[in-house]
Amino acid sequence: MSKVSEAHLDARRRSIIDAACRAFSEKGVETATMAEVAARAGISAGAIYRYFENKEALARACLSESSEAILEQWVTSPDSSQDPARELSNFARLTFKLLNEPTQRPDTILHLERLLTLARDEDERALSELRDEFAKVTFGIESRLKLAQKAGQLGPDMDPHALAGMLFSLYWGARIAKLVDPAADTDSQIAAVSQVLWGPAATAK
Amino acid sequence: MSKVSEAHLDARRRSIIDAACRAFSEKGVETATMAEVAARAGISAGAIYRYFENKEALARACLSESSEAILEQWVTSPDSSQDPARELSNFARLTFKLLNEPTQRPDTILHLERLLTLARDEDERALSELRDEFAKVTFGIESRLKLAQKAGQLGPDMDPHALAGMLFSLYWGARIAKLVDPAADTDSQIAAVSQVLWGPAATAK
Amino acid sequence: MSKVSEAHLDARRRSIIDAACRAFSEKGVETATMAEVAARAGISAGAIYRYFENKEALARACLSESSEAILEQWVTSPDSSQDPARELSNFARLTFKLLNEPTQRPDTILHLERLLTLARDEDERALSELRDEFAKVTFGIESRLKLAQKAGQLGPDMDPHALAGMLFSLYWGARIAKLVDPAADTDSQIAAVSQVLWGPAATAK
Amino acid sequence: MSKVSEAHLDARRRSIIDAACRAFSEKGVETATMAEVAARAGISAGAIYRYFENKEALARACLSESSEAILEQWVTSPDSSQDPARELSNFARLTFKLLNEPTQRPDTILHLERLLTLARDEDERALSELRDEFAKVTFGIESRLKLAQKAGQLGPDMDPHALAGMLFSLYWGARIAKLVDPAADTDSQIAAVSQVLWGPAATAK
DNA sequence: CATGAATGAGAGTTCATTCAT
DNA sequence: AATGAATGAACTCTCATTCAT
Repeated sequence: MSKVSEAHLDARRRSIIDAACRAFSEKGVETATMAEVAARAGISAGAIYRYFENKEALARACLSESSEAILEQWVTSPDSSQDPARELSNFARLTFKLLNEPTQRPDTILHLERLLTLARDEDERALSELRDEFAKVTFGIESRLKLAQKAGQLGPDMDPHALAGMLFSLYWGARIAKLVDPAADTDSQIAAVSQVLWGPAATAK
Repeated sequence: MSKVSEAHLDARRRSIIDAACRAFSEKGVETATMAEVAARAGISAGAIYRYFENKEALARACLSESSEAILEQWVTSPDSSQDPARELSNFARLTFKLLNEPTQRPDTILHLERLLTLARDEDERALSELRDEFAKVTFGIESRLKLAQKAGQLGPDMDPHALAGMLFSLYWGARIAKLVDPAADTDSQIAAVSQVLWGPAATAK
Repeated sequence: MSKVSEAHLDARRRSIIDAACRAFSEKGVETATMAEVAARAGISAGAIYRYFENKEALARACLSESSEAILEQWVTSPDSSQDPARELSNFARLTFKLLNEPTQRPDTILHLERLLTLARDEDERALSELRDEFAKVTFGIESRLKLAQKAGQLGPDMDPHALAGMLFSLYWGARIAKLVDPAADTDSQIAAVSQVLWGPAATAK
Repeated sequence: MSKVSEAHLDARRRSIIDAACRAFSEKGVETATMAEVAARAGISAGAIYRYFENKEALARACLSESSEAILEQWVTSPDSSQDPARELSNFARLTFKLLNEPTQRPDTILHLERLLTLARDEDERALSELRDEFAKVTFGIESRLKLAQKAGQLGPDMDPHALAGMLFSLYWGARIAKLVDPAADTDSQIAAVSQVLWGPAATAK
């Protein structure tokens, strides 16, 4: 067993990742310096290299970190006891409401940078992981839409898969809109969609 | 009088932009080097500076070409002689159809990187320019929605402004979806929205 | 606690300054390169930037050492217990004697280059600092001249301020003379002035 | 005989030198660019190379240009019919008066840069030329001082050679003083010396 | 184990100089 | 003979990474 407890090492590793996430999201991976990350983590620049092989590895650790708790709810199986349309529009409303949190901004930035990196490198392995993540969420939406369709709340000629993809795209578009204009009212965007889909009833609080 | 024709100079400028677009979207503006751009353009690094003040100016020149053109149609005033709903859904369909072009991929990458840079630097001046651009497009959509509303094609209790913002967000979200999965069917996403908004009729080709 | 002693750091800083002084005075600040300075100091070019923000700061650090010290004596308040004329002519003689030191040559070059740079850039801030430095010295001379005047050693119709300025100009002119001709006898120049001012008596060793 | 008259070529050569002198004195030889000189001369950058081998040659042509008409008077043999002391102090007064001309500033800058260049390169050939120039002027002063001494206007124990060197140094020191502070009153500096040397009488206008 | 001074490989950019037109 | 586009060799400065302490 080592002198320094493993827990301590893990904690330090965490604090480095945290510092890096902050630095990277504020300045970008390329622009932020290792010295800066070290300063934020309260250690020396050299020490980082005990925990991460190099900057790229740190960036990877940082970017793959940010999976979204927010979207977790969509992955869970739908609560069949409830009114499906209502559940859906409530979930959607809450999901969008969270976009108003100021903490979302660096998160969006980090996500986009990750996405850009993967897209540029054509890192098929990582991209397909990301696609899976996306697919899980859209599948969650789709399942709920199908329930609603079965309950007669959604026209039988509607395509739940396409609608689910559309809602997920809308979510990302809204994040971008918030980036360009933090004051953008994305709540009303999802509200408008809900109204179109379910009528005014489902949108009521 | 110049010894080298202006056309030649313009062509060279273009070839530099082309080379830069490729390099920047493949590797990112920060990572790609001027030497690399020069090599791709078949000139020396120093020569670039006759055409662009610096790297940033070159990066700016790389944007605002293709995707701008796509969105241009929305800025023009609506054709009042036409069925507004049909015009809208046609426009939307065409706009999304263009996302299938493979050239859109580097363009999306370039735009997202620019957006990230501006967001991180909190470059309020450039961000507000971007907001204005966005606003012009959403306004164009909104105007058409209002016409459709007046024509009874859209429920009177619908909010055209929110819907317009939603459609624009959807557009950007679809671009991102295409980045993660070039095979993503974003056409069906906009089709689904059209169907919800106008019914199956308007969506017909 | 630092691993490398502060003394060591100071010594390195000094060695960089020394190397820079040599390089800058031999080739000019503009012409000498940081790589050259680094090579002379026996370190890498990048290391210099731990000690000096940039080339200009290093150039500034090269000045204001030796010649400053020489002129320092004039800034101190006059020793009223002494024969003012004698004190003055002794100080003057010593000041000029130091011009014979071979180390003065690079120093003069450095100072003139700095002066040229400031004059060309019309850097009013730095120029006024320089004026202040000059003024302090001339004021020191002037004070002593006034004491001599009060003691009847200088004609009452003489202008101490003008004379002080004249002596200071003479000092700089002598430095230039030494630059053009290191064998120039500037000692006899100040001796001649002393003789004119105070008569042969005061000039005697 | 060439198509373009030799006179024309000479005129162009001159205009290049003029442009270069202005550019070099304003910005320094190192800092001023050939493009800038060309622009001032109203020709293309490439054309300069028909007249001067390279930048250094142009700088040399420019720096060796500026011999001083002002000091010419000192080189001429003294007017023996006149009161030597008066002639001297008049000459001196006029010489210093000219320092107030604003055109002197770039001239001083150019001279100092030349001097620095020579001193740094230890270009003995050019330095000795400069020494000769200096010597001619000091000899002119010295001759006049000797006449004054013979006329009993200067003490027999005075050293005319040292005094002449001192006056010449004072001249250069005054130029420098003007560089640091264009408002510096160097007229009163030479006046003070004159007064010390000849008494108040000779200083009268 | 941590430190932080030092390295060294570029990066962007500038310009003297050349040479096809 | 003149042009000015292009070159290419610097230059300053930055920073990921290493390693003696």
